[in-house]
Amino acid sequence: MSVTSNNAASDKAASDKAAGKGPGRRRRPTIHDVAREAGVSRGTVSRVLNGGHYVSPAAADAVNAAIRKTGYVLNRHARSLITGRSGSAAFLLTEPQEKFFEDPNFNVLLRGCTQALAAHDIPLLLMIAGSHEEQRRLVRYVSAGHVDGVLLVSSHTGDPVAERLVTSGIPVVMCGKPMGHTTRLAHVAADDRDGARQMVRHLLATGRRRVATVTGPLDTPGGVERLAGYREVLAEAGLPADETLIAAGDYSRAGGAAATAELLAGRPDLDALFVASDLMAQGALAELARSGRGVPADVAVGGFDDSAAALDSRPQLTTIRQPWDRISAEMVRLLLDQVGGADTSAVILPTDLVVRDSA
Amino acid sequence: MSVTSNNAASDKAASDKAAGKGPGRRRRPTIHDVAREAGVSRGTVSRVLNGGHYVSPAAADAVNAAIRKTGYVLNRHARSLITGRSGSAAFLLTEPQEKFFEDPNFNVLLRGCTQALAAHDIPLLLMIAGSHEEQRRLVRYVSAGHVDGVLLVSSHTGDPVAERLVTSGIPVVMCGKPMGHTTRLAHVAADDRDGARQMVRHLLATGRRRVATVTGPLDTPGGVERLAGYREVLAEAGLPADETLIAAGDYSRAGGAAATAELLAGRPDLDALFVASDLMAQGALAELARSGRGVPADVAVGGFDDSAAALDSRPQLTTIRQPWDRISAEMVRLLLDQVGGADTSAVILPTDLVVRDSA
DNA sequence: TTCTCTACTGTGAACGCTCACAGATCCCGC
DNA sequence: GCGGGATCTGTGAGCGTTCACAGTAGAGAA
Repeated sequence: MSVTSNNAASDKAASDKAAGKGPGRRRRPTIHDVAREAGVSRGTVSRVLNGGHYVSPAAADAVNAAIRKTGYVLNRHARSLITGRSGSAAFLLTEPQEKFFEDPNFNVLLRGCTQALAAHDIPLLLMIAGSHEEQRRLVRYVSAGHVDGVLLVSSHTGDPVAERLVTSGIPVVMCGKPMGHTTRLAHVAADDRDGARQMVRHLLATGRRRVATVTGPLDTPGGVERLAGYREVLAEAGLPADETLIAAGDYSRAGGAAATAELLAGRPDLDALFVASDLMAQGALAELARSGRGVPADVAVGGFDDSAAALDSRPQLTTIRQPWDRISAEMVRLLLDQVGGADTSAVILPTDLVVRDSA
Repeated sequence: MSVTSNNAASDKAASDKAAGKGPGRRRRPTIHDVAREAGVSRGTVSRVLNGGHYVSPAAADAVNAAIRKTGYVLNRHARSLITGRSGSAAFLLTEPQEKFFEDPNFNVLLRGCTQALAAHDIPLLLMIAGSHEEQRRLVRYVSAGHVDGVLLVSSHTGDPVAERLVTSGIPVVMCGKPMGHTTRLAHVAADDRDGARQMVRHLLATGRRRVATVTGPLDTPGGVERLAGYREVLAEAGLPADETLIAAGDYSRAGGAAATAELLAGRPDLDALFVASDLMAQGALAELARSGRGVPADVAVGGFDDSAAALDSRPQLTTIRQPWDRISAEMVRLLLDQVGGADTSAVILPTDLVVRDSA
């Protein structure tokens, strides 16, 4: 860059550099400069920088004053070199499909994690590894200790990246319940199954009896769990879990519409529809309108997520709120715990029914 | 870890602090281990790692073989400590409002930048600084050299962060044309004005004469430029630029609907509507439908962005495509150029008219 | 007094890499 | 034969921090 050769000056100028600043930019102050300014040793400055234990109040004050005066900023590379910790975390997306990136839930999660980590002064590296080649490079990068931990977002089953990261010994926290994993994997998930139960109970409580469902992809935990909750409630109500009442979606609006069309074709008599995501529910609403059915008059519709889509829909969607802010906060907490040496653990957070106009 | 038995450790470790290695985790191989394995010096390994200039083919082969054998991975902290470069870049969002994060364009941009940088093996740090406090901390962090450059996304005028970063000497590339900045600022933008011109010309070409517009926020370059393009074309067509044909939106669906309602109230005779974003255009379509007007029969509607919303709408939106993939690629290119010592520069990329059903 | 314990401070030695420099070797033209 | 450039290689000397350790001083106990 511009001024790479300024170390020539630091040689002698270091001793009396008070006056010696020429035209160029000054060398960044180091812990040494702070120590000299404060009249203490490097060690003491370092101790202040790392929590201030075993430092006298007078020394700490002098160091802090010197830091302000010199404009000192810690060099994280030097620290990382010796501690072996990077002071950063990765947000890892192992999705071949781009669609996931456009999922509004993903945004909220990413934002939440970024800010939760920022509160600890830990920057978040965003990494996307769709292809196998990218995944290999990434596992290598992460295993090399360039980040202290990984927040993993991967909806599909048996993600090999998760396994490889865990066995390489790096702290990992996954979003959503892991499927088909042998190793123990820390994770944070919303209680999908209970959310589904709440919604289907609500639909039954409004007097509906032919409740259909549009599921999420059945290779994702959300898809499986929400369907399971649906089945449980039908069973406990003594209603038949008829396969003609179940159609698979893909979390997209178009997929929701298609699945709804399929359901209506097979079961024109259905009077309620539990759709496993708000976006799909939007598609369902469009399809129901096309078929001339009123919502909620003819068919009650329940969504899932409580995303922006729920409020944008007409009628506004009755849905299940996922506590994304708490999910991201818990993911970060679990990750930092793990970095600090704690054992892996899991957190399941409750979901809430939000009643609006569609059911 | 892998089962590479780097027994070579006995070599040196025997002399200094050998005894301590029980069954615990093995020390990561360093450049030193590679050098020993390859039968060359550290310097030669380092040269191979950094492009391989002034290295004999035989030595290079030996080094590469040794790297594979030992499973060596470069320690970036050690490199950064001496080079003063971090090998990472930041994606910086200085938005107080969360809405921006839900903008589909943002997703595409973030994704594109992440991948363009990944091709150079440069991880992207995501940083969000809404509050002043966060911005201060962030400028400090970045100025301390923890990242080599910043991709700045900030739609509003006179962002103080941009100024401070530029004056601190760190490479910055902004997305969108900077407004109200005194310092020169590298940036990449779509040709908003020309996009607006194309759309309005298209609307006129279909015979419309009372063309209204819903603008973006007028403290954003997109808002200003698209309105300017609209005005230019009306002027060149000899049509009056009536203020009753102009209403301000906020890039949200609801805002688009509200602005459209306002326009319809003042100018019930309008026969075309240029809406400065697809999301707002969706709101406009809803409002037009509510007022009983057919699209495009009664009112032709043109959007902007060519986002997923354009295809989801009914009728599908005629819109202006922003080349987001090229924008992110150019932002990364400009940033790396600047890191490499090039002067700041700007790139304006062309936009394309995409004709669908709404106009 | 003397000994020990605690609170605090300073000092070398790393951490793993790059960089400048000094040698070494080869090839070319004279 | 020689000088001189290009190519290749090895060797200290750091980069800025933390860590282990040695040391000092003061308080309390013996």
